[in-house]
Amino acid sequence: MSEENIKLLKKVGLKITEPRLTILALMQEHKMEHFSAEDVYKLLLEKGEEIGLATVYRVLNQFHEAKILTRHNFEGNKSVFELAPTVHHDHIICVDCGKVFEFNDTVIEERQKQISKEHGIQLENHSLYLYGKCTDIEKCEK
Amino acid sequence: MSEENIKLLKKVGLKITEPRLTILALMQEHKMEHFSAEDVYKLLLEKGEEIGLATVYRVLNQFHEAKILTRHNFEGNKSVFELAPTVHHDHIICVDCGKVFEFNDTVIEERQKQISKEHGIQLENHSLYLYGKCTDIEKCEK
DNA sequence: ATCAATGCAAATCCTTTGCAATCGC
DNA sequence: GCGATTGCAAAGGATTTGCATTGAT
Repeated sequence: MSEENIKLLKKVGLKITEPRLTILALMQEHKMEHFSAEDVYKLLLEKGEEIGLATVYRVLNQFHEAKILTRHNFEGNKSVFELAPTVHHDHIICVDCGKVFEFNDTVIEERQKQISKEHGIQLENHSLYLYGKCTDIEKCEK
Repeated sequence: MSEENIKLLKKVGLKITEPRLTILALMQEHKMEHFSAEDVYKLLLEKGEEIGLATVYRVLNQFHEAKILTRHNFEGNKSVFELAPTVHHDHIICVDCGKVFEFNDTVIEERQKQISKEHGIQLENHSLYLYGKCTDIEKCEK
């Protein structure tokens, strides 16, 4: 696994360093979860890893450039990252507690293609975010 | 027109003040354009208006709360605002020529509500952008 | 008169950068 | 060894907030 990651880093032209391997592994352990730079930094601290916050920012940006990670700008003013999904999905975000759900709806995907076609556009890509509030207030801590 | 805006502010429960009226008028003059707080501040300065940047931020947030304005969080670290469209629409953008089409699809809108519900979220808002390329290359100037 | 709104500066939050020390190749 | 990477602290940009002043009703 670490071998795989070393290959991956080489492939995208980044040197093999301990911070990069550690952060990459962390993101892989938490596939489908979304972390801010601060989140990653704290998780590393908890694990006893000594990696500076500035380095976390630098590595996340490099991984994003290399398309290893996807960057999202949800409502609010900070970026969150997730391991680039192999299968496409969209997001639902609670604007109160920040919880994120993922979904993939074939009906919507199909309509998007259809609508694009009607407007003379060959659809290549899209971004869809649904924002709302948890209906179960118990489970929604601000 | 100013009469209209006074009514509008009253309706949403905001007191009639000169900064609010000025900013509201500014946004109306530039329907369909999006401005950051800084943009608005500078435009006001150019017009010789004496409104503090902090007030611009406060007013934009209040207008957003009141749904007079729509807030977008594009890539980058700042919010931009535009006069809330009277009729909701989403966007299709040609990544080559930058052309923008608007559409509103009830099938997609319905599915969004449904999907949110299934995840325990009361949908309040969404952002949907379709990116592609003009199929008619003639009409697509880079 | 009263309570909200404003302006300014200071504070905060998120992120980037300068620079010397350290590490990978 | 040399250039890239890191850590730390300082700088930066966007946005918010505290507080005294001004303004709206």
